[in-house]
Amino acid sequence: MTLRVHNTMTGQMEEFSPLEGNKVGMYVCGINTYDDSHMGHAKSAVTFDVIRRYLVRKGYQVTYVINFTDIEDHCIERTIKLGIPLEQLTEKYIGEYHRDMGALGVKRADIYPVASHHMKEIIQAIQKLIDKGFAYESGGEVYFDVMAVAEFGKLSHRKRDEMLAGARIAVDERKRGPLDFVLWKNKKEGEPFWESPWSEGRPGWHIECSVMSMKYLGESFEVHGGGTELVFPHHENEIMQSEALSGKPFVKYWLHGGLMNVGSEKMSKSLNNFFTIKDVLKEYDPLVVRFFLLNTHYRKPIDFNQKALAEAAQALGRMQNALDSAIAALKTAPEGTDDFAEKAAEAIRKFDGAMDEDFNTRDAIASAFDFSKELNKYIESGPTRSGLEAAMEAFRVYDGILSVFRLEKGTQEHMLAPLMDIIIDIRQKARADRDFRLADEIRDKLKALGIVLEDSADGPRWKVL
RNA sequence: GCCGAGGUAACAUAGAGGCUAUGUGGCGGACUGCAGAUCCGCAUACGGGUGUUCAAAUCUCCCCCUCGGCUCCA
Repeated sequence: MTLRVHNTMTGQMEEFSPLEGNKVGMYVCGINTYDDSHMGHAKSAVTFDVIRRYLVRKGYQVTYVINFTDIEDHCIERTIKLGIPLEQLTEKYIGEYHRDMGALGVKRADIYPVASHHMKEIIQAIQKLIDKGFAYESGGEVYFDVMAVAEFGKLSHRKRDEMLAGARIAVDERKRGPLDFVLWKNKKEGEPFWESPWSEGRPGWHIECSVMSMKYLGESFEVHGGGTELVFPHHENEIMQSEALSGKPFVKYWLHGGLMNVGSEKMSKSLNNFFTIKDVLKEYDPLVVRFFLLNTHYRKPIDFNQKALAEAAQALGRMQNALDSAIAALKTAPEGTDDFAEKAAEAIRKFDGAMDEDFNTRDAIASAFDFSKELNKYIESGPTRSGLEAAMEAFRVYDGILSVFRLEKGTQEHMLAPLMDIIIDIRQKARADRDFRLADEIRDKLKALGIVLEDSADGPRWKVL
């Protein structure tokens, strides 16, 4: 099966193939390091985590880079306000980012470049743009000359003329044209700054991504991702700068994720309607949060609300139950063969088939639900060890991408097991004596401890919540 | 104004020219001492109007509505 991805550049689904061999360079815009990450950042991180995992599953050798930008306005504002060095602010929020995303099961990228650590390269790149005639200095600042490039707006599908006509931005008199954007800014009083040939100052917003992505992935690479709000101007400008620098096509596939909404508005810092990852994780299991994020195709927006999270918890629990039943049944299942292994293999094919269509996790999850139902029926019909092992393999495949299941009982449960055997034994005796008052009391008290006891046809089952 | 994404049953999401979806919730069964879990069944769909077709949620054309971006933003 071949993977197809939706490329923002062409607006179409395209067959995925690396520029050469099976190596894939993947760059995703991370965060600005001045505050805790919110659910919108989580959506992005989880989305591209899954994409990265699936590319690896498809056999590609992926180099994954996520950047931290720590030299934009918000960071500078914050460092001044808190009266701490920029470096300290940067480190703090990089740490928080890793904690939050780690909790959500996001695998570490290979490289996390930080903008302020690449000042030398950034300044060199700006100088090179000036030398090549793509940028100009004006009053200690440097601007990118949008009229100097042949292609404009190819990612966001805009025409330069129309943009010029409808320019909303007040024209800065230092700029030659309204669409020109800043590569190097003068410092303001009290701001952190770096020495440059033009002034004491700092880079503009877009240049760091061009510099860092090309440094670690080469002048041309396969995948660049981010949220849709970055298409214009951020990614558009990145393309112009990068291609002006290298003279080569910058990125082959542009992948953009839909935004996280609250009500009908997008979740963002500036609208102050955000929920931080930390706050959400106080109330919800990280696996549930991750499942919630993956239950909608990545390119679509997701509305953040309590009801949706509660539904996600319920739905994920359904699959986890099937998995738990399989784990339990495995302990007593006899050897033997049946055709269930074939069903499990078919389920994996369906899952991959869904993922092959632009990482359609929603459809992939639907196939996992179908399989869970089959598995439940199978378990009640007298399963064999090999059939159950095949089912476990399917769940391992699911989890390798989605990472929302508990594939093994926790150590806690192992320790409790002998104790639970005793308690269950006593309760079974009470039930045999039709002393349901005592049986219920035992069950209720266990529940108060977070241990759920369920009577099934094969005898009682229990698990720790 | 320009660019883009959408409108699918009660709700949330997939899909996509014939094979009628997935989850949550609802109703009715099975299994249970009860509870839970699980299984079986039922109901409620493709914004509106045109056309193409043997056949249209899916393709044409037109219209209506929602949302996002165009300014910092994953």
